[in-house]
Amino acid sequence: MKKTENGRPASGPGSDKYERILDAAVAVIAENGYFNSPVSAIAARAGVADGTIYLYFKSKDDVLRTAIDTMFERFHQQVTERFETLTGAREQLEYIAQVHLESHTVNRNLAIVMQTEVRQSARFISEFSLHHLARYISLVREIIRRGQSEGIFRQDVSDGVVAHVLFGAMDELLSSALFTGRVYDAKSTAAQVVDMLLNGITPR
Amino acid sequence: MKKTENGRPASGPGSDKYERILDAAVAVIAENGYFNSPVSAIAARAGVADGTIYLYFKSKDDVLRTAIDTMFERFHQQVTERFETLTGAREQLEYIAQVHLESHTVNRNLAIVMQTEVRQSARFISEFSLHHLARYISLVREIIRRGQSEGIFRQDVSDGVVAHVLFGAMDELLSSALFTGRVYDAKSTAAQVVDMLLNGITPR
Amino acid sequence: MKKTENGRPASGPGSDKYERILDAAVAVIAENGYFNSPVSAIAARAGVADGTIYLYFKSKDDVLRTAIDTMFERFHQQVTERFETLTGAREQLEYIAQVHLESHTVNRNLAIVMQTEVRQSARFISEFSLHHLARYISLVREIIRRGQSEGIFRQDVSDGVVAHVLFGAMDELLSSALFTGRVYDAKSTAAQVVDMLLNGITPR
Amino acid sequence: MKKTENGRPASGPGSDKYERILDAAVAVIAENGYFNSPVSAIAARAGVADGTIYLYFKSKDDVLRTAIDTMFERFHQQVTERFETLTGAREQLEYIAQVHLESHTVNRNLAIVMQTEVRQSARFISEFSLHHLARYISLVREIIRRGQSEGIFRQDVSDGVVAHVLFGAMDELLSSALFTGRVYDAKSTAAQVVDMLLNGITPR
DNA sequence: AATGAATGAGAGTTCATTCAT
DNA sequence: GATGAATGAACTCTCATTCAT
Repeated sequence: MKKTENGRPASGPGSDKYERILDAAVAVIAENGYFNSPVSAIAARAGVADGTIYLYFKSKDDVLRTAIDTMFERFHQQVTERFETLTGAREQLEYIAQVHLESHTVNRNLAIVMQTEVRQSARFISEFSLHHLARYISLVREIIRRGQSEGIFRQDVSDGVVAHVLFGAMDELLSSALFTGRVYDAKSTAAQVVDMLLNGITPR
Repeated sequence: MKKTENGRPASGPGSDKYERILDAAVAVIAENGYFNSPVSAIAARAGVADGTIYLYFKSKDDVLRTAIDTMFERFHQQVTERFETLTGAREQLEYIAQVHLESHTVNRNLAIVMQTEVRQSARFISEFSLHHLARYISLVREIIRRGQSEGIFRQDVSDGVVAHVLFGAMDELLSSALFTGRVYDAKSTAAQVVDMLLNGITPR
Repeated sequence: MKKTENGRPASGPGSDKYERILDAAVAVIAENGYFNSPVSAIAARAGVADGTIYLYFKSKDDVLRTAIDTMFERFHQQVTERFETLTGAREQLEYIAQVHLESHTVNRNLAIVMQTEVRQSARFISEFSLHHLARYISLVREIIRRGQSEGIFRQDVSDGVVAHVLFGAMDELLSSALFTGRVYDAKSTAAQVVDMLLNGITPR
Repeated sequence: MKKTENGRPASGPGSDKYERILDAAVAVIAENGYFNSPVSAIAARAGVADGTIYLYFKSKDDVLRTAIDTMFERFHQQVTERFETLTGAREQLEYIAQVHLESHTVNRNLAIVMQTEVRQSARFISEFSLHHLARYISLVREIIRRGQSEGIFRQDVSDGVVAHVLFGAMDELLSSALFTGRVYDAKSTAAQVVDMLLNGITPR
């Protein structure tokens, strides 16, 4: 394979145009939706010719799939890395929630695309995103089970239900922020929700 | 104007073809997604000619919009009717959660369409679904605020956050059931989640 | 054939609906053009059902053809009747010109339809209008030839050219009045143009 | 941007396909009329794919509009250029009339399209052709007024009426030639009509 | 590697006409 | 005679993808 001076492949991940196409696709799709985003619009935003897209990606689908894949991969990597030093169950839940909410700020366009296209993608582009969601859910379930075995969480709740509740709650908060323009502080909101989950909203 | 036996006009809501088209659209879109569902496929499934769709609906968009509108309308009506006799805050939350989860069983195709198309719709077809979501959230917020003023809920949590957490949690549980085939008992799962929300998962 | 009380056929020329459909067609086509005028729009304007049109006419084309035919027929009849008592060549030319210009006022919609659809019709609906135009031209040519044999018109001009010149001139004046809103007095303008044709615009 | 040998851009006016599409459109529309000429028929005649039309023109309308615009533009340019050296009022009128009649020979299909579609276009596609007609009329009116001020034309005739009479006469002669197959010599017919207009058909 | 002109299948929608009532 | 719901062929236009340059 041909290499550039810095040793990276000229046309694989990490090349200039590859990244520009991904960014352009995310931006255009965030604005107009996948099916209202012609390849030509993505190419124009990336500053390349239409045909060039097909040197870097197999198809239009492939561009979107790659963008979403990358996002999930980064999320998972960021979280597992942090977990090497952050080991408390409550702290881990808070951290996951916080990173989830922060995607709003980190890359707003990508966050929008995740909200609007992932479930579609899950069913029509491929089932790849179910896999990613499953991994997120697994992560949380493990924490819950660990907490239960350590006696800091109730034994009579389903780890699966708790995991879905946490994911669903965070995703809806994110979604509502993206679409209504409401802003929040990711860290404190994450803490607030985790507290709710752990302690309930009934006064003691 | 021609009337059917029950006195309703032959076209328009309630007519045979009108309902068949709506059902066909929901089924086809649930299977393939809105943008991968040609009008011709919907017509074929409904057993009518392509052009007939346009006697009952203004456009392809209009078919989907009507289906979703109707679903939300029924949800809201069912809940508010029940609230006339079911007045406890906890019981109301449980009822909303239960109805939400039951949509799985009531009309599975429509539930799938809601999961896959509503957020898309919210942004690209119109803003009508944001309106519907907002009404759901409002309903829950009012219950929370009432509970707070009655002293049965903590004062230090945001009613908005609680409402989004409940909605997100239920929607994610529904979604996961629809896409992974997991089954649950709507009533007991609803109770379990509401209990979690009210009492937390930390042992006392 | 079924007859109405006054002895006219219920659905032939002269029946109420027959006339209403013709009028409606002319009005709608004047407004939107033949190809932008659905049969349903004509039916609505006439206050009948779409299908009813086909009880009175063979096709959409047939409606327009009939309207135009009738107009030409009336023109020809009006002119030939008047010629029984109006016999001078100059006077006859003035009369033809005047009637031509007056169509603006008599039935403005029909005049518009003649201007916009007749040449189209001539080629695409049928060649019937060429026939009508030919009859108009013949009428004028005969007058010219008579004038020439009587020695009141120059012998060295082609009767055909004169006839087309007169028709073209009147039709363009009519057209310009219809489309730009310019108004004129039909009688005096007709006289002015015929004078120009007979005496030229060069001072003596 | 890619350039052809003559330095013009590959697409846009002057490119091979652009001209072929225009010619094909004019030919097909001359034969069948605008509304009976599917884009696919134009594409087939031009030897390109249907979609290719839309690389060169915004819409089907745009193709026709461009063809007509170009024709009018050429007419106007040809006439005004010649007027730099041809200054007599009678000679100018004769020249205009001659060029008008010659369109028959120069591009018969385009002449047919002008006859059949321009008035339609004037009302339904846009008002652009009224503008072109107005320019023609203006040109003639100026000549007439100049002739009047020079004393070679009568003062008591309306320059507007004369202009419309000349235009209408020429257009009708052209039209009749196109649709009946009659042939004439453009130059001598033009001279004959202008003579008629200037001197009348009454013997002195 | 990069281009962008060209393709053509397929989309949503309209509407002249028919026919059961 | 009158209706108008239903049909389905035909329309204009879009766009993912290819390939000669």
